[in-house]
Amino acid sequence: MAQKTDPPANTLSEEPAWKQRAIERSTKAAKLRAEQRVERFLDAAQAIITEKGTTDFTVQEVVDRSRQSLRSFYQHFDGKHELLLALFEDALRRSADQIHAAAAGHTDPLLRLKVAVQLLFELCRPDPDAQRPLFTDFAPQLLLSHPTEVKVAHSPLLSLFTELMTEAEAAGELHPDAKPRRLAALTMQTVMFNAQAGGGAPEDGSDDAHVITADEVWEFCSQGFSRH
Amino acid sequence: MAQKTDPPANTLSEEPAWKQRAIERSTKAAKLRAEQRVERFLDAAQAIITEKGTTDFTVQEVVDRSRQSLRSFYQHFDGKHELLLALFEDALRRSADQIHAAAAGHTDPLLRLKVAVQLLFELCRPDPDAQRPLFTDFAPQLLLSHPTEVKVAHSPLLSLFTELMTEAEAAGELHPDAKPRRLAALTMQTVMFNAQAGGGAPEDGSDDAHVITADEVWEFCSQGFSRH
DNA sequence: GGCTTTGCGAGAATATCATTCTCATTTGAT
DNA sequence: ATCAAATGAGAATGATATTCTCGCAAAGCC
Repeated sequence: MAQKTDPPANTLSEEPAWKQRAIERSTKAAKLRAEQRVERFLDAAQAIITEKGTTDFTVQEVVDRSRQSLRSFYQHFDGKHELLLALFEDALRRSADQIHAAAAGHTDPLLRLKVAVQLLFELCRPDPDAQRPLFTDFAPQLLLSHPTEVKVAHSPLLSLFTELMTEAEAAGELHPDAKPRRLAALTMQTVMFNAQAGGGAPEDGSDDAHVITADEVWEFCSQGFSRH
Repeated sequence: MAQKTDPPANTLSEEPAWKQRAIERSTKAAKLRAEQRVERFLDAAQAIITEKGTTDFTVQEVVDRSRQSLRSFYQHFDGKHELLLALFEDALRRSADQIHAAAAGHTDPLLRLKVAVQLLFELCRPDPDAQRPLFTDFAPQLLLSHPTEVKVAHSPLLSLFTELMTEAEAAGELHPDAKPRRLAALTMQTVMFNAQAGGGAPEDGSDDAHVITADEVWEFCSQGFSRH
């Protein structure tokens, strides 16, 4: 899409600056409108999700809800997956902020990490009351279809955890040969997936009480299972 | 499925035994046939999967490949998800056996665990060469639509790891207050999901070399990240 | 052996979605 | 005012899963 009939780059200096500015001004409004429309789609989708507590929505639903048209939707998104990705990224970014804020309330590196881990766990757990981002719901789908983009979406959280982990390392709280970034990645994945997996309805199998808690996950990530 | 028009349990004793036997005999053949058909479906699906290296197959494909009919398919399966579930369970069961066998080659409890973890990791990693069960491919989908069944499918592996973990505990290799079953669950999830997440194409982002290795996962699960 | 019930193959019919396309209208820029 | 791009409405397409209808053919029964 969109390779306009702009002159090649070498003519940039030939074009009078006023023209470029004019074009830009003219473009800005259009971009703004586009952003608003995108925003409406995103809001509608988010509303539907939190409303029916699932990520199984239809593009049509989003379109109806946002009072726009299919035409418009596909003009702004490459497909449903881009909408999902956008929501996903947003949710992760917001979560990262939230966790960052929570960790800011403490100074001890390990405690900051603990707070972060436990909050992340709560945020990732499928909430029966459906007020949570629910972002772990579509993560799996996207992980299959667009793994690269998912990794990108994870990056705010990864950065945050890497930072926390690095602090901990600086404070000498980690193994001597610890690689903060890798430990951050491992910890994140562990927390997120275990939260998601454990959260469901309590099984009625012979042995119950499986529901992993945030504390257990923290214990596990920080201590492992070995006695040392 | 299948609550036949059998009389309720309290009439069991009223029915003459010969009649039950007759019915059973008559039923047995049918059941056998059904099993063979189911098997053909499963084999066909498995063949397609390993052939095209993906789990994105069509019910029609399976039907064609198995030289049966859609009618038959839906007579034996409640839907595609049941087929997936069946394959999934099978793969997990086989993997559990394989891991069990591998662990049997050692006597030291921690070493047994290590071998198990590392083999599980390899089995769960998306293999470019597509000879692996690939069971981690449809796990995410099923986890969304049928979480309970997925948990059931996990049980062979969970049992195995619980056993290994219990041995380790008995040998005093775990924390004093360790809960083997929970540690087993945590470890399993951690290994499986991290294997799956790390496996994709190496990102080209600024910082690379992210690909988590089996050793790292083992280190993480057994030692955690804290210095203690 | 005929007769009947049941299972099954072939494939048409439905249903659900995502995605695309057409046409007329609206909106924004000049 | 005028022209081009954006939109809305909704039909058309395409891919799949799932169901249904029609007969045939094997399995069990007399």
